[in-house]
Amino acid sequence: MNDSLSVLSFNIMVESESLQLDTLFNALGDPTRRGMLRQLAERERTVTELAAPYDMSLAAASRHVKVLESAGLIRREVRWRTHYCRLNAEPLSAAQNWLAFYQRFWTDRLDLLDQILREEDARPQPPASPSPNPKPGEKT
Amino acid sequence: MNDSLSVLSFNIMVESESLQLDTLFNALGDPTRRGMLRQLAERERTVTELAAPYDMSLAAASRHVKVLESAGLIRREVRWRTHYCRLNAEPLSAAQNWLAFYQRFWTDRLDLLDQILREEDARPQPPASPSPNPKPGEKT
DNA sequence: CCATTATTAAACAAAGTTGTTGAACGACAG
DNA sequence: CTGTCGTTCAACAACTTTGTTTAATAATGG
Repeated sequence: MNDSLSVLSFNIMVESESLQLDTLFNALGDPTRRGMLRQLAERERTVTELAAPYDMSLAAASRHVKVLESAGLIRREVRWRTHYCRLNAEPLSAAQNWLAFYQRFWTDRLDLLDQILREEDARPQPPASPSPNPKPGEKT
Repeated sequence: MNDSLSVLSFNIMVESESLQLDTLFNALGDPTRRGMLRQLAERERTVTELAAPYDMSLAAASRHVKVLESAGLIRREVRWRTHYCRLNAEPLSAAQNWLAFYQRFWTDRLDLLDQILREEDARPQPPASPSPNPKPGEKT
């Protein structure tokens, strides 16, 4: 009866997932921002530290940081003037998940993960494989 | 003696790798284009077929196809008027590689791939782990 | 010869991105 | 009081992206 409702909320879920991938991939599509993530992988950094390697104004770098923050990739702790940024890599798992679906298509790489997927395919319950028959226009 | 040369060519290599990630991630940062890749995962499609699910002009969709092609994700075979597009997922491995470096940071997901990586870490030869100490400003 | 076909090209508008500079903020040291 | 500090904000320019519409293309079928 409220099937239409559950379809609706499913679509909303799917849409927001898609939106998350949009912001995520767009955040990653810039070398400055990827460089900042690299720095943060090493340790916590202030905005000024993050900006230091780049030949641009602090204001510009600050906006890159904000883009990363909007994508959920940076957590910021403000201790008076100074903003301390930490990496939050968890949103990257969405990108990883998205990519996992396509992993089967570059089969010339028979390495680590690929082998695993093959093993899993041979078993009764493939654990988290995406739906096999995506209609065009749904789920990005 | 030609150290500066090799450093130069190394930087060129790194830069072009970075550029590839730029175009790749930007291509993925759009729901229409991700949807097209999904269609192509199922089978080869013409541009018209790829465009069909979307509420936009064919010209607009055609440009999305071109973006995917520029990122190397689509191979196009022109058999008279009709352009047949096939998925070429291989460039996605660059994204996968990039993400792999950060996988250790969302350790709360102890699923498939994560477990594998742990097992491999316990062995003598970790097969393809990224360099442990990236200096800021290098290698994006 | 003319229309149909699948697709790109060209010209345009609206919107978004990325950089710049200059100003503001508000505790703390002088 | 007055600077100084790390940072964001606002206003602006240059460029890119994404959509639109209209036209070009060139073999094939009538």
